[in-house]
Formats: sequence, C-alpha cells, structure tokens
Amino acid sequence: MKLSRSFGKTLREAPSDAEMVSHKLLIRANFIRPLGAGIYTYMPLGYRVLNNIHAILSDEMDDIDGQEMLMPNLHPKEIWDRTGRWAQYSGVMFQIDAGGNRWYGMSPTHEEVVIDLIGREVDSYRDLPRMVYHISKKYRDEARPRGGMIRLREFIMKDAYSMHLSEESLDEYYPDMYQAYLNIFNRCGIDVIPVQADTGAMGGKSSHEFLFPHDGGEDDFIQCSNCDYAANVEAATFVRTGDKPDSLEELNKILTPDCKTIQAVADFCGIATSQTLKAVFLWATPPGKAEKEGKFVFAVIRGDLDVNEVKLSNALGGVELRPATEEEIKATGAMPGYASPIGLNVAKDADSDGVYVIADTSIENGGDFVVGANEVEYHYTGTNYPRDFAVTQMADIAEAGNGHVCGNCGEGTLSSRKAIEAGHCFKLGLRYSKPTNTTALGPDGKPHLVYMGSYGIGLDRLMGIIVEKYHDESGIVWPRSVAPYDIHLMNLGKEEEPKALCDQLYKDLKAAGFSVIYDDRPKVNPGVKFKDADLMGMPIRISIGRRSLENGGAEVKLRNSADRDVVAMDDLIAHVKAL
RNA sequence: CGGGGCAUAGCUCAGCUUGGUAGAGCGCUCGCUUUGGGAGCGAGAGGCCGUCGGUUCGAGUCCGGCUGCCCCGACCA
Repeated sequence: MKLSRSFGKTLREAPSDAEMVSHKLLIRANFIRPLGAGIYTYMPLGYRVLNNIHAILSDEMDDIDGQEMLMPNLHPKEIWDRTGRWAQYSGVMFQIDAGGNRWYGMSPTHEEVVIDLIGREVDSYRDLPRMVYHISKKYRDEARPRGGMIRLREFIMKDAYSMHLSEESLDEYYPDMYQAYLNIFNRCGIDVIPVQADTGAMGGKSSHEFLFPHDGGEDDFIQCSNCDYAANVEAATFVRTGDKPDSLEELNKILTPDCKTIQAVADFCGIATSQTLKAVFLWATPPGKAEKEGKFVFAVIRGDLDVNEVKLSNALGGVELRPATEEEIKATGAMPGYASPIGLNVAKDADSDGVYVIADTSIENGGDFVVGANEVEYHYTGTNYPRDFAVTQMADIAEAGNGHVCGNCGEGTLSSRKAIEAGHCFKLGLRYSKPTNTTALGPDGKPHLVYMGSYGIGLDRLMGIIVEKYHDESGIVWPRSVAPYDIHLMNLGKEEEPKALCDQLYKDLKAAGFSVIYDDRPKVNPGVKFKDADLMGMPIRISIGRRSLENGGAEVKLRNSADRDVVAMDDLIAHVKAL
C-alpha cells in the first residue's frame, strides 16, 4: 500500500476523551475512528490487524476440527423466546420493532441460532460431536462502554459452539479448546492467565476465563503466591484461619453507643474486626420468578470478611439478589445496624418457616464474637456458634482477597489483581437444548438432549490488549503475527535515485511475499515519515535516502530495537527474509 | 442505573468570572524555501460556539430543560 493513496491520516494529538494507551494510539495511528460511545469504524490499518487475528483464530479452530461459518445478526424474537432469553436480555439486547407485530433482536450472542441449527441438522449420535464457529458482529447495549476497544457496544467476536451427545463427550473435548485458546493468545504475543470462573445461574460444571492482567481491566482475579492457583474473585476459595477458644465466654449484653459499623464496634471494644460478626440482608428471587415470590435472606459472616454476592447467589441456587429494605429487615425482628441471628426465629431448612439465615464457614473459625443484640446501641460479647444461635445453611460466601490463605495448596498467600477478560470457555451443558427440546438419537435408539459448550474471544478487544502490551512512547510496536504490514518502506530523498530504488524495492519485497506499506509521499519531511512509522508500528522499517545511499544502501531497523543496519541493495531481500 | 466532568474550527484548547464584530497552535489549501526525527517564511480556506427554551436592547458568555461524550461505581452467558 502506498501511503500517498491511503485513506485517513495520523493525528499528532489524541482526542481528549481517549484515556487508555491503546485507545489513544489506535486513534492517533489511524487504526480506528469513533462513531458513538462504544461504536467504532475499523480503518484500513485496523481492519488488517483484525483480519490477521481472524486468520490465527480460524487456524486454531480448524485444528480442533471446527468449521467456520457465518450466522445472521438479525434474530427473530421467536428463537429467543424459546430459551427464555428475550425477556432476560431485554436490558442488553437491541430489540427492534419491525412493525406488524414483528420483532427482531440484534445478536448479542448466538446460542439461540446454533441450537436452532442443531435441531435441524443433527439427527443422531452419528452427527456428533461437532464444532462450528463464526467471526461476526455482536451488539450489546452496554450500560457503560469504556476504554476504547475494551468494552464496546458493537464488537467483533469469534464464538465457537461445540455439541455433544453426552457430558463425557463435552468433558473430553473441552481441554482441546482450552489448549487452542492458549495457542491463540500465545500466537498474538499475549500472556493470559486461565482462571476458574463463576458458572453462575447458567449451570454447568466448568468455566474458564482467560485474563490479561491490567490495571485498566474490569475483572478482579485471585492468584496464589505459592502454587499456580488462579481464579476469578467470584469463584476463588480460601482457607478460613482462626481457632475456637478453648473455653467459651458467657454471652453478655453491653451498651455500644454510636456503633453502627463493624469498624466502630471493633474500635469501641478494642478488638480486631475478625472478633466480630456482621450481618447482610438481601432479598432473593429465584431465577425466572417474580420478585414477590422471593424470600428474605439473612447472611452472617465474620467481620473481617465481605460477602461475595455471586457466591451467595450460587449457594442459594442462582437467585437474583437485591439489598433488603429497612422494613423487610425489621419484619424479621432484626435491627439494622445492630443485627444478629440471636433471638430470631431461624428457619430449619428452605421449606420451614422463619428467617433464612445463611452463614459463611468463617463463623466457625474463631469465637467469643461481638455481635448485634437486635436492639439499638446494644451488642453481645462472648457470642459463639452454634451455642448461641442457629443457621439455616452454612456455605462459602466470602470474597477472597489479599492476604488470604490459598484454598488450593493451603500454604500460599492470595493476592488480588485487575484484569481484562480476553476470552471465555464455557460448558453450557443442557441450558439451551432443554427448553428447546433439542435432541439426537443415541446408539440406544432413544433421544438424548444435546450438550453444548460455547467459547468466545473478542477480536477488537484482543487488538486493544495487544496494543496495551506492545507500545512505547513513540507508538505501537506490533508483533509480527498481527502487524498490518510486515514492512514500512520509506523514501527519504527528493532526488530521482532513492525514489527509483524505493519503487523497485516496493515491487521486489511484495514479490518476495512481504506485505509492505510504502511511504512514497512527496513533499513530506523525513521527520514526519519517521514519526508516522514509529506511531503505526510495523515490525520492519526500511528507509532509503541520500545518507543511507552514501553508506552503501538502505537502512533497516526493527521497530522493537534501536539498532540500525545499512544493507546493500543487492542483499536486501535476503537480509529481510532472515530477520 | 447512581456520582463526577466536559461540549467553541478536522485535533488540542483559550475566550465565559465582569454579556457588546469568533481566537491560538497543530492539521488543511496556495506560493517560495527546506529534505534523516512532526522544518521555515508569506498568503488563504474553515465555526448555527451540541440542542431547545428563558433573561436581556443584545447571549459562546447568565439561567433552565434535553442530548451527546468521558471518568468512577453498580451491572455484565
């Protein structure tokens, strides 16, 4: 490509609303242009990067017996009604009223289309297992697009779908996909950390996120200092430390003025927050049910820990949670700010009357706690479980964090980091085949619900991640595998000779199989050409000017190195091939 | 959805406090000069000051509504 004929131009300054480095550089270097919040045009250079990523993805997917296809982005409402997600996704999906009682959704994802296809194409176990994938646009009305390529309303995703006769078949296939994902990120030059993720209300046994650690990321994940354990904060387990005292104190009610927070209580009593218990009140609505069919949940946890709502939701069967109102709290007999299960009518199990109390296992690690007395300005000291109160359910509902002991090896210390989610593998199981009754005949002659897995990677987000990692103060430093062009060729002279040499070299390099962007712009100063080359970031730069010719040929420089070599014109192709 | 910020030329921003003819740098066009790190001189083009309403003789400037964009948080198979 000749720069003299290329569309758009580089910017000396980035728009002031761009914050992340990748966002600024991709705009400045003319790879992307914003159209609206979370909506971008991929300019010719950016599109070439996406195509390179596309090729890597296709290669790896094909390698594990996947087939590339292309599914529609306009989805009839009916297929989403069948899985119950038309209503569930109403806040996220762009839903279009096409008139005449026809409604369409713009593809936020493609499980519905795939399950419809499976129903049509897959008849028996002989048609399984299969994997199909496509790379196409997704639309999600994100509440807050951010960070340029990091969170988009319209984005490009590689989504793969595997289908199986049995759970064993899915389990068997899953590691191949997992390995393909590692290969993909490796080929893009990105180090990712695979972490166990929350399987959430979608059920299924296993889910992995591939995280790129980055302060600008949206995910929190946990790593162990000792073993290779890594998990999403919503799935991370840790060891509750602390022992019960040998002899227990008596329960004793004390006056605690102005102690509405755990910290205030601990300060007032001169104890650590781990010597207190705290209560959290939520309203839990079962999935797919109306809110009034839900129930009040009283969660108890040691004072130094926090409840993780996703863990809590999972422990309760995937319920929707919202904070309880003050009226709902008082109706149970508890007093906000001074609440505890002591003296409440605690339900024996989910079907019994009384208050549903769920406790984190941490309340068994320690004793003689200070807890609320369900009376304004009063707490109990010397509280011990189970002597002084009952719980309905004991579960792991605490959020893992810095300094906790690893739940995997039991020795290392956990630390929390921010990350960008680069990919996600998910065992969907029967989530989509069940409501649509999508079956295949087994060898036993009976219909079996089809097991599914889905596996996503955002191409534009991945492009952003690559730039986050590969840049310097002058611009982008593309890895070879995804660079829009291999070579940035520059004519620095105004005389005939360098121009003629460059024109010829441009042809020769392309004939030798390289992709080349050629800065042949006349009347543009060398300084400008250098700045643009650094900004755009092609791996190899070749420049010809009076000075290089005096030194015997063309100057060759790698973008990721400061070294410059002058190479004789005759040796140039061979030299570049050897790089 | 809650909190905060911003909106003036293609980009970065001044002008607003104290209302009175629309500004700068970069970019763009033309001419001359220059040609190895965003070069110089000269001449130009380019703006319904986001939008609607209010106050005023007069609003980019003051007041209110709306919209858009950015950041933090909530949310996010």
